Amino acid sequence: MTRILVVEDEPGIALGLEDDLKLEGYDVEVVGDGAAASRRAREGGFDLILLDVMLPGKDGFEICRELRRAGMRVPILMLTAKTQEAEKVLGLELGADDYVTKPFGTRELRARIKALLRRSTPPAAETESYRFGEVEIDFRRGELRSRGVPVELTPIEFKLLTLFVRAPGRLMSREQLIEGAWGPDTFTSDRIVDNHIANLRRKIETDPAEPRYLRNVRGMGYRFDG
Amino acid sequence: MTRILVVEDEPGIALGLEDDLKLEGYDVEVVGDGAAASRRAREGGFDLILLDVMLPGKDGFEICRELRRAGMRVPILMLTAKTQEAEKVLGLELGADDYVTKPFGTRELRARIKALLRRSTPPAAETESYRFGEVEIDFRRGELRSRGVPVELTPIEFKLLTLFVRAPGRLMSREQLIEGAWGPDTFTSDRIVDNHIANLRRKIETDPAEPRYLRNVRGMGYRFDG
DNA sequence: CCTCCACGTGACCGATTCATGACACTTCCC
DNA sequence: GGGAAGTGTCATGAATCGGTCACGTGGAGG
Repeated sequence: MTRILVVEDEPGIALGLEDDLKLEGYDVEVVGDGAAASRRAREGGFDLILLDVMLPGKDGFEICRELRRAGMRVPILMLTAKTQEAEKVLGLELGADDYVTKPFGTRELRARIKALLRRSTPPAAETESYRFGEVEIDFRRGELRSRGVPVELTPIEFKLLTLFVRAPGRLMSREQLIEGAWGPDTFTSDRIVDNHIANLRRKIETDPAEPRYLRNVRGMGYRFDG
Repeated sequence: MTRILVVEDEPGIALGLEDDLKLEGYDVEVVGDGAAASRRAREGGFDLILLDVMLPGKDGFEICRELRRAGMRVPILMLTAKTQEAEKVLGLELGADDYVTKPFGTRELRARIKALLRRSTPPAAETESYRFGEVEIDFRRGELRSRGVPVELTPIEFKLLTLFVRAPGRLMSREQLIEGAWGPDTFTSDRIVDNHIANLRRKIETDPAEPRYLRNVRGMGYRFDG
C-alpha cells in the first residue's frame, strides 16, 4: 500500500485531500503543523509527502530543507499559493521534487502524485547509484564520477541527467524534460534543453560529437541509452 | 460519442449551451436543478459535467462534493459568476477540475472542455509497442526496428506509421492521413502522402514494389495490413 | 564593489527533411 | 486499343532541426 503524508493546516482542504487520496487507494495520514510533520516524516515509512508551504510555525520550505538535510529522500510535492518565481526556485532548490500551485484541480494533483511516484519508485528500490559505461551517479550525494574521477555538474544538469537515468531508453520530449527538470508552468524556450544536453555530453560522453548515451531523436526529443 | 451533462437552471443560458455544444458534435443532456443533476450524474455515462454554481436547492459546490464522495471521477467543469467563487472551485475540498467565470465566450468554453477531455482520456489506446512481420515499432523509445536492427524514420514517417498501426486493416483516405500526421488545418497537396508512403515502404517492406503492409486502395487511399 | 558561475536567449551553420512538380507506369473504362 | 485517372518515383529548391557559440543577466561569494 502506498502511504502518503499530508501536511496541511486548513481543515477543509486537509479533509478534501484525505478523501480524494483515499478514494484513489492511497493510505493517507494527515498532520496539521510543521513540528508534527517533521517528526512524523522522520519516522519514515511514507512513499510521498504532500507539503503545504503555508503552515503555522515552521513553514513548508523549512521542513523540506530539514528533511533533506537529515538525508530523507522521500519524494516531496509542495503546495504553493502563488506562482512567484522565487518560491518555485526556492522549493526546488531545497529539495522538493515537484510542486503544484493553488488553486488546482484534483485531476492535476492526482496526475502529479502518480508521476512522482512512478519517477521515484524504481531508484528507491535499487541502490542509490547508477552506472553506465565509465560513469557513475551517486544520487545520495548528488555526485557524478567518470572513471572514478569526480565531475562537476550544475544543478540543472544533474536534474536532467537524473530524469534520463530514471527512465532509460525512453524517448523524452523537450517539453517533458523541461517540466521534469525545471518544474511545471515553466515558460521558456525549448532550445534551452539542447544547450544543457550539449554541456552534459561534454562531461559524460567519450566522444561528444558521437554521443552514445544522450541520443537525439530528430523532431521528437532525446533518449538516454544506458 | 462524447456525452456532456449540462446543469443549468436559467433556460436562456441552458439553451445556448446546448446548441453550441451540439454544434461541436457532443451529445448533450440538460437538467435544471440540483436534485436531478445529482441523480442523473450518478447514473453515469457522461464524459464531462458542466456544472453551474448557482442553482435552486442544492448548489453546484455541494453537488460536486457529493459526486466526488460517491467516487465519481467524471471531469467536472464549473460555471461561476465571480472570481472569488472560482478560486473556491479549484480549492481542494471540492474536487472540480476546472472552472469558467461568467460571462464567458463560447470559444473559451469549448477550449476548456476540449482540454479537460483530452487530459482525462489518455489511458485509452496507448500501447507500448507493436509488431508486424519482422518489424517492431517501439513507441516508448520512439524507434523502429527491423529484425532487431534500428531503422531511422523521419518524424512524419513515424507519425504516419503510428496512425496506420493504431488502426490496422482500416482504409484511410489521404485527407485523413494528412490530418492525422500533419495536424488539422494543414493545407498541402494530397500527393505528399504518396511520397512518404513510398519512403516508408522502402524502410519496412521486404519488397517495396510489392508492398505487403502498406497497401494502396485505388481511388480511396491506403490501408495497413498487419 | 568586483568576479565568477550558472543560466537563458538569440543567432549561425550545416545536415536532414520536406513539399512541389514532373514524368513514367499502371489500372480502369469506353 | 486508346485515353483518362491514379499511383510510384525522382530531382530540386525551401524549410526545418539540432549543435554550437557569443552575449547579457543575475546571484553568490569574496
